[in-house]
Amino acid sequence: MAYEFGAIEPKWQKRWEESGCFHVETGGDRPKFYCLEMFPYPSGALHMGHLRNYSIGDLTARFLRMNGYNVLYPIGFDSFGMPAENAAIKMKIHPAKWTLDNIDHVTGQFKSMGCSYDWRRMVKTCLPDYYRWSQWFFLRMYERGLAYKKHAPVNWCDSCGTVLANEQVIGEGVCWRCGTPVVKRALEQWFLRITDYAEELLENLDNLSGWPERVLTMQRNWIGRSEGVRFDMRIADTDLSIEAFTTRIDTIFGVTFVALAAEHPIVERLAEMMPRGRRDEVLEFVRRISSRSAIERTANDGDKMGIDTGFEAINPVNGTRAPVWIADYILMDYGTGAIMGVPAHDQRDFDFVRKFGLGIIPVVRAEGETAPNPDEMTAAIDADGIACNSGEFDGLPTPVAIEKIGEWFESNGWGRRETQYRLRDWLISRQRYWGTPIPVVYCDRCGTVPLPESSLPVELPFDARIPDNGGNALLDCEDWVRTTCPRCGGPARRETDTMDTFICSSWYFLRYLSPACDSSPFRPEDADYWMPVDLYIGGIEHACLHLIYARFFTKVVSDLGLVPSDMREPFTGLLTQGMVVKDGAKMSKSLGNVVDPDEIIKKYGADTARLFILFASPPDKSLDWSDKGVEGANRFLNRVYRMVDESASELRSAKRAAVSMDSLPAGPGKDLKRLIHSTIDRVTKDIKDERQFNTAVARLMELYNGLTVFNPGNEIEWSLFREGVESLLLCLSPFCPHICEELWEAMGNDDYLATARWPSVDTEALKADRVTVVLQINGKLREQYEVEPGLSKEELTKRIMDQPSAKSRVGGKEIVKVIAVPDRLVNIVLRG
RNA sequence: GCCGAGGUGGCGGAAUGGCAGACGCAGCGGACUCAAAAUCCGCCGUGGGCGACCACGUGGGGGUUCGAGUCCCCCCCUCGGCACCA
Repeated sequence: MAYEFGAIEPKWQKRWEESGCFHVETGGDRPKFYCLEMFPYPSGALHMGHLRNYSIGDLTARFLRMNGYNVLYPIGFDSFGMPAENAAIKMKIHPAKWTLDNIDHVTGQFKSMGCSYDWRRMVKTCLPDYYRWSQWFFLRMYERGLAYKKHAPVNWCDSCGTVLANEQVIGEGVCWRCGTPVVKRALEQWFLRITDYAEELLENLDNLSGWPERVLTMQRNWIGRSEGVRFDMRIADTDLSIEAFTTRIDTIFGVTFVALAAEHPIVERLAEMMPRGRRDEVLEFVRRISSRSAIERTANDGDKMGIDTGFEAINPVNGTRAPVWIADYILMDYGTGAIMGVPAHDQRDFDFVRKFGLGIIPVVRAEGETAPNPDEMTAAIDADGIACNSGEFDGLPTPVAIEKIGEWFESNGWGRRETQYRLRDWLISRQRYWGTPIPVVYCDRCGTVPLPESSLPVELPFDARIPDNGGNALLDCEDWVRTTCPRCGGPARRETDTMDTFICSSWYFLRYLSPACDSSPFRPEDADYWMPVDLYIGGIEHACLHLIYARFFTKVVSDLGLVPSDMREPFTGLLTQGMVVKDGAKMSKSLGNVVDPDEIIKKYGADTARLFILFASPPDKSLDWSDKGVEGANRFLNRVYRMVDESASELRSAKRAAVSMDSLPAGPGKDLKRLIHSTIDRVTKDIKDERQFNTAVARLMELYNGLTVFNPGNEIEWSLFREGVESLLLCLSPFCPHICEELWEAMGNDDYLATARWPSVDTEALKADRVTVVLQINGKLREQYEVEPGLSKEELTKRIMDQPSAKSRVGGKEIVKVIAVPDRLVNIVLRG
């Protein structure tokens, strides 16, 4: 007989909700814990990845609540974005309706999972009472110069019809949402000055000890700090100069050419001065290079293209002239868009000169060797060495040469040392309707004018019609666009771009703290109490997206004085859950290997689904979906149910007094007592310290196995059995809350397991009264003996050596050495 | 190329330098049943032996150690990130 999860689960979901037992308030005596999950985008229904995310979160929240923490565990919806607009076009339905309907559906799914959220704190980012504060943050940033508009080459996704931030161009240069290759377009767009925080974003990573190493590495890579020298080279016979950046200023004497990015602004100036024929060639080259997408650019890996401009740059250190080329491997958006070419010590430059027949001057030699002969070089030497052909700097080791030549440049006023980052400012404009309006108007007289705080929120016009071609519906909302300038009262037009949805998700965790606050984004006293988030659970895919943006926002919020000045990081603990895979591939519609959470919950119940997900693998590894494994989890719950159900009346009447170890005779009773408490001990450590939920479940299965073979025969044994069953239910309840509540009630308890105290470990019961000690001969396992614990090395050695079986193992051979590890083993090393 | 994670039975996965394979899945055998399902009991790394046992075994090769899945060096493979980043 299978237990009636279909009746049990809704029963407890209803009771929990009605009792408000998961509501939390700021303050109190208990220690606080903020357990946060990456909130979902409501694109229809939850998938298995969500189920995993929220099973882990709910387990954590329930466990800590039972352990005496005041646990903030909220949920909400990241509800602006493209899918709503796509649905609007496809299904002729308003994005708002589509979104809000989905939110209702997904809310029902969360409830059917048994998640212990404080539902009063629900946040929906597409509602004005939320996005009003995103606009408010924008205005604060604008005041501080952190939000600005500039004309720049930006990433454009043709399919989404909008620009994208650098972080949203992924893989081989495709759109993060739709996978379309991204192209560059020169447009005027809004940016947030995240690069102002580059150094701090990088530095603070060292303090995030609760983050997985791989996420830290990914962010370090992404921010990409490098130290070098920025300097100018005059272009001979012109009044122009080229600015270059290098991390290897020690190789300055090895410059044999200079290369510019095709998009470099100086190219046009040079072109104007070129003879007609060359000008046409150069401009044609530039056109060809700059029209390529990232994919095309990386496709011809290695093979470099270039064209000589006919101009020469003058090396500031010795006045030598180097030809100025335009090369396809120079990127406009890194450094200065121009480089000094040192083929002897940079492989890319080396490849370039070999193709175009330019010179090579080695200026670094290996220690103890002479400078290489340029004609015999087959590759650039980029390793550190000793400076040569470098005038007064000859003989200096590379790091010293970098230091000295850097100082020399600064003292001569040729350039300055500086730090470069790969991180770019965050492009936040989106040419989309379904997003937060940017609170700015354009006035003929006053120019760009930020709206006053009192006019917030700038609400999205509801009656917009999404054009079938996927364009921005706001462009057609003439009544909305036309407005008056808050400064001069004259006619003005609203900004029709909306904000990147990653703005919404950059501060939602603060809104949960004070969801109803209407005088500021959140109440500072709530943030003082709850922040930072103690554990944040979500997918690794946000390592260089949301997780960088939210860190940046938090630093800005701190600088604005809304949270204490030392609160610089939002998330102290991070758990990146692994993917859910089936048949060796990530679940996806196109592969047809998707398993619908609703169907699993309907067929086996939420408790089974949660148990399987938490048991099948450690949370940060990928999870192999197995229908058979789900059945196994279900089987286990059925067994637990039967065990309690079959002896419910005896359990109810059993005395609920902890049976002490002393009162039990040696044998099954003591063994069970020990099992109960070692299980509590291990499960607690597995959840709290290791976050190894799979092994915690295994331990609980072992406890169940121990309980089923125990046959209580007297009053004490029934009390012990009750202690065991209750411990099992208490420890299992964060994994499978419904069935545990049901059985808890069946045993005659009238409190909620959800708010019960986690069982404590009887340390007396952990002490073993005998241990298995193994005998090794030359490190190989030979015999096993039962002895009392706590024997000293000497006692143990003597005891084991006296065993007849041990004596015969040794025979007459010479004993070289005996190693004894108390309570574990004796290893006898024999000669020959 | 650089950085990170990983490689353990048929499968998912366990193992503070000390009994490799916990727990589960699958499989095999048995009980119950007219039968099946469900349930319960037993077996379950490979090779050898009737057997108690023996040998081998954690991607490959070396090393440290009384003892290595675990520590060190070299190599191979898988996954993930970054990548003409100057």
